Amino acid sequence: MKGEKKVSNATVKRLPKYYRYLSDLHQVGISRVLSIDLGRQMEITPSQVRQDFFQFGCVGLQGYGYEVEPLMQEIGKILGLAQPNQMIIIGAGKLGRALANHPSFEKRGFKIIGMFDLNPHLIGKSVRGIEIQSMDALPEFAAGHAVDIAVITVPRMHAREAAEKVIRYGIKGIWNFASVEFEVPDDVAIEHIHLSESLMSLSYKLKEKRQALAEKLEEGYCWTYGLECGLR
Amino acid sequence: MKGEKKVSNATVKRLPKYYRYLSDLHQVGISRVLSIDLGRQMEITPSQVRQDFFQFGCVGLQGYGYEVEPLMQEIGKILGLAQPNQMIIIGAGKLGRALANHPSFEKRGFKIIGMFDLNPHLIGKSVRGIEIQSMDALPEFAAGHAVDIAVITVPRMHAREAAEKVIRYGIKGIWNFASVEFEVPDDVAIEHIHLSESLMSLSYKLKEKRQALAEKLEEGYCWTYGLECGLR
DNA sequence: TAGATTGTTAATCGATTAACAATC
DNA sequence: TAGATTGTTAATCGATTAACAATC
Repeated sequence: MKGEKKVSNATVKRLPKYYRYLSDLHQVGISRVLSIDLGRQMEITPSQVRQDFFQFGCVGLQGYGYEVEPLMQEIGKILGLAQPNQMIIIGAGKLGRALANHPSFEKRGFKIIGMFDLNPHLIGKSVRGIEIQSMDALPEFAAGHAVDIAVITVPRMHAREAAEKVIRYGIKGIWNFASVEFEVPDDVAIEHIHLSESLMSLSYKLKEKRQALAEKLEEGYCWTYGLECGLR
Repeated sequence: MKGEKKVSNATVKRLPKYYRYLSDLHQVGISRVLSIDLGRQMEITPSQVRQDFFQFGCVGLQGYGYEVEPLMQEIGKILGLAQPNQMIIIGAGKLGRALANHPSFEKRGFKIIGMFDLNPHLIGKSVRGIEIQSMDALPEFAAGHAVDIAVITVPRMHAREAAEKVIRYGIKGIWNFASVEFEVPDDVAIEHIHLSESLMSLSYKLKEKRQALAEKLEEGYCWTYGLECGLR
């Protein structure tokens, strides 16, 4: 039995979002949800919701919808949230410290157990009870703790080196905030936060909205709008 | 002529990445690139690269590849990078200040022209020459400046209110770092950075890698590996 | 039971890949 | 010119939507 691995790529991409919405529902005490309502939130069709869940053997009740908690558990399990992940932060600058302070990671089972930096002014300080250590302390720390994920929040120019180090010390998950990309060995998982790409997408959307508006105006909606407002 | 709007959805999603790679090539002085090389970097087929560019009327030379700079210009134009975007940051906590310090935004034409916060301890301080102002100063500021994008880096609980404000003051672009989603009017563009979703994706990948490894071991690769290493 | 909503198959749609003629 | 790579159409593949029987 080769593990299931049946869930399609497109579905996997949606799972974190499902999980978030289900967790929101759970939090406010809603215990049942219909594919149509979940679909509305996710901005997809109810059909797609059912198709998605169908892939991992539905957890729904015909005529009744889905129980929020078991569904959430199931998705969590697929996402690997069943067992907690231990993280360290490489780079204790503003971004690194901001992430260390982020309350919602721990809630999802992502626990920060260490912070590291090159800057001697930062070493020895604490963030949320976690002491910032020298990068030199990293090998020993990695050997002594089960570190699942290294968060890379160092400046661009140091990112590659930082990544090489954490890989060398046997850490298999990298969450990269530096705007560089690097090749990693086949057994290492990496996820990039590309802020400038996100910003470019926003710029595109903004441009589209403006063009849509400009076209409307051209087509005389301006006049109609004046009319609607009682102008003439 | 209704504006072109021919570029497919899937292609648009790739444009920021193309732009980033092209800009990297440009920076190191490479002026020509082949679809096969660009494809390798993007992890897509050369066919897809050509198909993508075909959609906005190719800028390539048969037998020669693509000129980096004109191609970059063209994609930049589609993304709305041709004219600079002015941004303000709502929330001058660690994250807000980290973003204000980020050097690469300005390079792409995203300029931070103001920062706002509720916290009286922060008001009056400066980040990179930008003074942190009271939220009360926002309406006047928005009226007096052409603000394209508001970056929301306030805590979750204040995010909705912040968004409502910037929308009320006529800002049409929102870059949201708070882990809440909100409905916005039809003429407002919004882009979310969902850190915990990204983290869940990483968790999924990590789990997959581990499973793949475990399967290999089960299938006896362990033994083979020992053999390769000269063990017996 | 009757009503409702899921489970599941089939149909449609869009995106990716393949192929090759056009042309630099 | 010959060689190479794009432009562009056609074929394939995967993802989404529609539809309805199954069943709670």
